[in-house]
Amino acid sequence: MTGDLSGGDLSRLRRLNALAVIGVLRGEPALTLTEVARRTGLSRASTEDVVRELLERGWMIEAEPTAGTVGRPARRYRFHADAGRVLGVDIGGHKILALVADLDGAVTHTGRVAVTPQMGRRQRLAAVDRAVGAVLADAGLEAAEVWASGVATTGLVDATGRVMLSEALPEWTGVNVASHVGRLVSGPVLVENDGKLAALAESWRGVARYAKDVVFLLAGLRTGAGLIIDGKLHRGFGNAAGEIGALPAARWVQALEHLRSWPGDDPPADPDAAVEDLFLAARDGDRKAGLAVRRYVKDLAVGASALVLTLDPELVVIGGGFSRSGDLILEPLRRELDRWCVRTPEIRVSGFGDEGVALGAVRLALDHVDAVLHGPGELVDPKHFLTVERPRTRIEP
Amino acid sequence: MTGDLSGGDLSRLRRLNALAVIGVLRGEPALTLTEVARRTGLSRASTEDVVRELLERGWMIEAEPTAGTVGRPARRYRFHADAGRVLGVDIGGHKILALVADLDGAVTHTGRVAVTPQMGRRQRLAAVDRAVGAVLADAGLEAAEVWASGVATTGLVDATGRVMLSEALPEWTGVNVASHVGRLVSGPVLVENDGKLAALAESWRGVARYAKDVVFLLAGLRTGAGLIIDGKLHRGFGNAAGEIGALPAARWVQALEHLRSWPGDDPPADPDAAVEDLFLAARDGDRKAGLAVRRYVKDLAVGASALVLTLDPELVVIGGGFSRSGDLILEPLRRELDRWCVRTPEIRVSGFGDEGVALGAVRLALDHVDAVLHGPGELVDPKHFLTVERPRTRIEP
DNA sequence: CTAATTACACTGGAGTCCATAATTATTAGC
DNA sequence: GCTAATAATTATGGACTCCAGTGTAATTAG
Repeated sequence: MTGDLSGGDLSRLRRLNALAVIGVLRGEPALTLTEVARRTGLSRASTEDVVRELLERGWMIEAEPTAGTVGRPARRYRFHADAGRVLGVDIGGHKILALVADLDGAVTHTGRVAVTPQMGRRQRLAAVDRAVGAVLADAGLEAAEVWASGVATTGLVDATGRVMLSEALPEWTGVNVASHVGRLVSGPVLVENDGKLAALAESWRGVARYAKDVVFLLAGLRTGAGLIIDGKLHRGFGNAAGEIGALPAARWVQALEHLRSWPGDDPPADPDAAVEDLFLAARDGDRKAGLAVRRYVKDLAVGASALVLTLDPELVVIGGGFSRSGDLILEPLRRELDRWCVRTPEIRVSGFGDEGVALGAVRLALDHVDAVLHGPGELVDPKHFLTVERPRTRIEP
Repeated sequence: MTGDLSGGDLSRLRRLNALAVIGVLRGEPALTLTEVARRTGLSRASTEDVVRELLERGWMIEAEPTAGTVGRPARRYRFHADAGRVLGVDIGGHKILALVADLDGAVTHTGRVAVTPQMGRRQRLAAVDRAVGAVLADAGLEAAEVWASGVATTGLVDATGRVMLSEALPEWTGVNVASHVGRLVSGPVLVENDGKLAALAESWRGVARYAKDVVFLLAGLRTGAGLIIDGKLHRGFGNAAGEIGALPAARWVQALEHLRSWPGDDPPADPDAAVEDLFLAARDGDRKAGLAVRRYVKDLAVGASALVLTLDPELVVIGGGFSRSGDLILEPLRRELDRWCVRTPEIRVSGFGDEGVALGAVRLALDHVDAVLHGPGELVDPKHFLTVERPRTRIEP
């Protein structure tokens, strides 16, 4: 029914309490023992015992005590976020963005390499190597010091980290992203669709922080979605959740057509710039551009309504390239959802710019760390993460 | 991140182990101490201690030892499923079905009262009273002995147990089902949409037992859906998940039109019987009937595809009144889903007949019992459930 | 009737948590 | 500077829970 059925030892209780202490300290600045005891509900004596063990294992460190308060100054402790690092990579059509973050998820270093949608897979993978290499060098990290890596890519991804199908980048289909990135760093490499990871980022530290059920719309030259259900990323049985765009009745393919007819009837050389122009013109009051945007939103809203009616989320987040013009999309989208939906959820625009996907990749890597930490067995030491063997992927040249 | 952050006492460990023992015994016939120890992972000594406590509290009872094996005969224990009873009620268009079940979910008594869709709310509520009264009398239960009740109804239900909107039964809109049933029994009354509860039943003990993500289609004179996500019933923020039928592009309204034109163009007196005839004729090879069924499935599949593409479930279950003709629907539905879906899930037909919804209502009541059992605080005694005050609903005549 | 088998019951030891009291370090006020 | 007040730390003892090991009880096989 609920939780795990297996019974427990006294050591299990200790481990539970140790994880409770870690959970309380994570993301916090530095807390006194008394404060930790209060927040965990443990007695001071037990808290002290647990904290001593966590200090010895290297999960916590002592911080400078703060002076100025009456009474004996308390020692302060904080989570040792620097005990390990994770990597998050966004492999996009226009850029490769690689982030290094500590165990609190604070991004410490950034590496960015520009690419184009036209590049072949060889070139794109080389750009990935450069971005990851640069950010690791910048952070002064050896490959073996990375505890886990999350990678975002367009298209459907299978369980082994291979791209099964990418419509946006045809040459990309079939690439085993996990094994490629796995040659650059140690630790497990977790690959996931970019829309899903952008959704994860919003629910982690974006505008969807407070919501348990979220529909994230990746609105750009490619339309996608990511779903947060009950606070967790929903992947689906075949990792294909949110692919409503495949249904013609959802009108997402038509939606983009309205934007492509700008400025004239000829296909423009650079579609991204053309759409950028279109949104700018619409904001300036150009009638034809405004009409195109409204038509786009009208079609986008059909698929979005299908997602919303299916899940009845608390919140819809607009992300992706067009989120820069989110103000133009927000109101018409709300009106259209009002037309179709039983209950129209709140709608917000992402504030992450083009870094949301990479942040989601960081979160994916941290999720793995947390899963090991909260997984079965004994409480692991930080050094455990340095000796984890690579997941079941094989390196293929 | 994961689980509850609050730390724990030694008593928490004991409680965890007690719940582990209960979890192992639940639904099992009768186990020896050694067997329980093996399954929980606890030592024999501790298991004995825990079992003694559970016996004293009344959560377990001793069963007859079985002879015939070599060695000292082991005492056998089983979960005391008779310690309490729950009620499950399905308020449908054509019947009121009330079930009494024990804590293992085994249905012990059944009460059924026929109604018609045309009945007013007064009559329908009176029928509910009769069905519930009959099944309680049959089971020899006082109203105060019911630990919890689950009630299924058509339409959208709000958090207080009121029907916000019922399209199938217009007169039903606005009825506070929870407070009405609450006058018949003690304990909390939990009201939920019938499609959602039918889905719950399938995932509990139906054809969807093994699947974590399930789309349940309530295919009948009304079309609805229930979603199981990550093994749990997904309700949505406003309890309106699965209402894809509201979207015209999903074509569920049109779908039913194809079935209504039978046998002629005149609207028949009894739509249910007419559709029954239609399916029978289709099975007998009537061309016009077969065409109508195919058209129905074709439209049904559009909305179903939206659900499937959104969630990427492992399984689709066909339930509702038409599931009796599931064999006629299964294959064409699979073909249509193949057309639209990225990955077509397995499709199965419900085997519950018209009792699935009521079973789901039983499960809803049991979920409440389990939630209290696994909830915060001390391990409760069975008698705790007899003194639970009614939830925040008020009785209104 | 005896040996083998299996379950039960008892004991002592270890680990964990908690409440309480004694000790220590700092600030505030005079 | 000295003392009181404040709040953290350290130390002590008790209670609870789990476990391993040992001896006892009840049954079957031969």
